[in-house]
Amino acid sequence: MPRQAVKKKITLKHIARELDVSISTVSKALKNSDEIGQDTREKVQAFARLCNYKPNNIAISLKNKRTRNIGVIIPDIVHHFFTTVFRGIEQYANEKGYNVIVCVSDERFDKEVINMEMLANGSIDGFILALSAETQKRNDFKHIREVTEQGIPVVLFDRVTDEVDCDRVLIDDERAARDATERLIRSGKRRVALFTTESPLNVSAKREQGYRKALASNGLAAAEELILRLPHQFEEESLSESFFQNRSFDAVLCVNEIFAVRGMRLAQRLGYRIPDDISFIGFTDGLLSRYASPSLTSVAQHGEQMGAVAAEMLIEKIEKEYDETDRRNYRTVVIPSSLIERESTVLG
Amino acid sequence: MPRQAVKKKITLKHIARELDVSISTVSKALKNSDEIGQDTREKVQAFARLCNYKPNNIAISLKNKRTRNIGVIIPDIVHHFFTTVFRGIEQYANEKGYNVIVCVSDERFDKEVINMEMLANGSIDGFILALSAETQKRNDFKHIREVTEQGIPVVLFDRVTDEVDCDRVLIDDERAARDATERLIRSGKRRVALFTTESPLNVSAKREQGYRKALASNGLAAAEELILRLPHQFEEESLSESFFQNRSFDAVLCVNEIFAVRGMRLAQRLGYRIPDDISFIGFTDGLLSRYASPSLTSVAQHGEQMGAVAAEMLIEKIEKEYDETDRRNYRTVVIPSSLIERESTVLG
DNA sequence: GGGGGCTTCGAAAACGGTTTCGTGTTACTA
DNA sequence: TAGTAACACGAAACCGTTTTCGAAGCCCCC
Repeated sequence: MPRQAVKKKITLKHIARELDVSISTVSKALKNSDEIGQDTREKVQAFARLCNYKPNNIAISLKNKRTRNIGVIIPDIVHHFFTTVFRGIEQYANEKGYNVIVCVSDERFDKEVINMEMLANGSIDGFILALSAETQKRNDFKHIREVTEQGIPVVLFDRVTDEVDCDRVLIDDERAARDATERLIRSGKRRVALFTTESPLNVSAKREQGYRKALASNGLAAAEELILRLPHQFEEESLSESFFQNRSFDAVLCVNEIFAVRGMRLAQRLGYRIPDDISFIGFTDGLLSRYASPSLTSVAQHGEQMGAVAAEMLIEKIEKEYDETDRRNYRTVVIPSSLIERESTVLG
Repeated sequence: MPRQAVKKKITLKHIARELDVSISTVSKALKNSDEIGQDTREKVQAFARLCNYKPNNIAISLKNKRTRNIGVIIPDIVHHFFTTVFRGIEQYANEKGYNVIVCVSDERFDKEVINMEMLANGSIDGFILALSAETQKRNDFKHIREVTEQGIPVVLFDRVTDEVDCDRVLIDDERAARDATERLIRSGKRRVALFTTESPLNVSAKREQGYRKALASNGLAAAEELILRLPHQFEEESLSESFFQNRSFDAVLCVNEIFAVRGMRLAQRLGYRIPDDISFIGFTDGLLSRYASPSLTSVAQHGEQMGAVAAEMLIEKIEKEYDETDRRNYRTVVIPSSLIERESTVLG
């Protein structure tokens, strides 16, 4: 049985041999260099088109020391916000002719380090990353510094640190939380609870601060018993009925939409009316916020825009390769967040 | 101001020059080749470790004609099922020392083609992809054939075609829909509606078939007016109250969880009790299914497993590079789906 | 002392491009 | 007629590896 042979990729060498010219001539002809005669140029280009020649990316990368690849490292991929950011990155990068290599750190320090080391050895021109939870806890960023010291530009987003020389793009979590809390207060709520994460990521900590400031600046005392710290994948019991029954509160700010939706479910089961008895506001304006019942008022983090901005900053740095001083001019961009008002809050 | 110079990446050449040996000696010493004397080996290795030498991936790729990169092309990244599959791919690939390059086709044929062409020119060793909606509509797969004919292995998942020589991994959508429908019927429902997509993807079509077969084999006639075809991002009006009020049905099978959750919201608003008056079953067991109220009985597609299997099949093909006959032995793996029973259905 | 074998290393080609520089040919000019 | 400039092209270096093959040096043995 005559197996169909694989069409091997054709190279400059093949074309050169076939047309009886040198490799350099082919290369230049394909770039329309005026070093090459008009007729030769046309002959080469025609033949190249005929056999569908495409230059080998790897060879070009090796020669140019540029891959046109961007490395993206995120803590989790099954996660609405991160995928949204990723979409923004991917779209902008694609427009500019870059591909995106993604690695998932799984919230682990070692995976973050390994992935960065792998990619840093020539595979990418720059990094966009959100720190893993473990990295934030350890406060250890030497793997990132190692990369920047090699001259590889880095953009941090959302989960950032300022202990590294790089660009940053994030939302003002404290302010977003403050605004959301004040929104609740303005609508007449007086006892606002907070559902936050057990292990304090930077992000949650800032949201808590914003929450506290809003209370303070409205003359309300922050009641510690109204702050509930939940594990990431909590059992139904963690958020127990007793929390609702032993405390009185009329609104809840949640640091993510899952906490909010689960809170609303339980509240409704216990007979509370939303938003009249208890209002809810969450962070991360994802599918859950949109389709929960009642739908959830939520802080939109505009991940797509964030990703696009991150990609833009990174690519600018990459392409400013030779302007050392410009390359060291680091910026921090704050993406304005906005509150998407839905059914889980009463009109202010 | 003395700017800190970038530490340039060191290469074999640097080490060779520094230690006054040849490049080949360094290369071999680092691989512990017994061609090199014990003392030289140790000297080289020590020095390499000292200056933290890491080989350049690009150069190795060029030499070996293997990148250890896998190209993944999916229609959308902000999508629970696809990210789940992606996680499976990424985990397995990482274990095997591969990186993953993702491109998003955005459900468009041209982006799918462009992305594949870009990556096929040396950037990757193989593809894993789910066809874009447009590609499925056009039934045009020459871009994929072109790739396979070059000897680049391809694994199709979920949105597949059998017009291309490649491996496939998918769930039995027809059977899953049939089982789900029968589950509704066994629980006493007699008039089962179907919420499906307007533009019939392969996947939706198969689910519809399964739905029809279940009805038929239970002696129930499929009522065309109980099949509602919705646009992807439909307005609230498309799924109008009139659909509920002008037809009588006691259960709904939905081809995705969004349709299901939105259906449930409307039904509840109209005073129907779920699951007693109307039961719901959806596809894609994501966050919405878990956290909707009532929570949604849903067909789990086990995306992570699907991704892992796809990656396994692909990497096997990649690494069987020289066994031509084995490489052409294409398989189709069906991942069993399962029904996750929750509150939106009554016990059978 | 010459042949054979082993150890240890280096030169060079190769991967597939880009780019610098040199060279041969032609034609124009003084 | 000789000098020179423009034109068209090729040789070769280079990017950073791997790998083949040859060679030098040494020891041993007959």
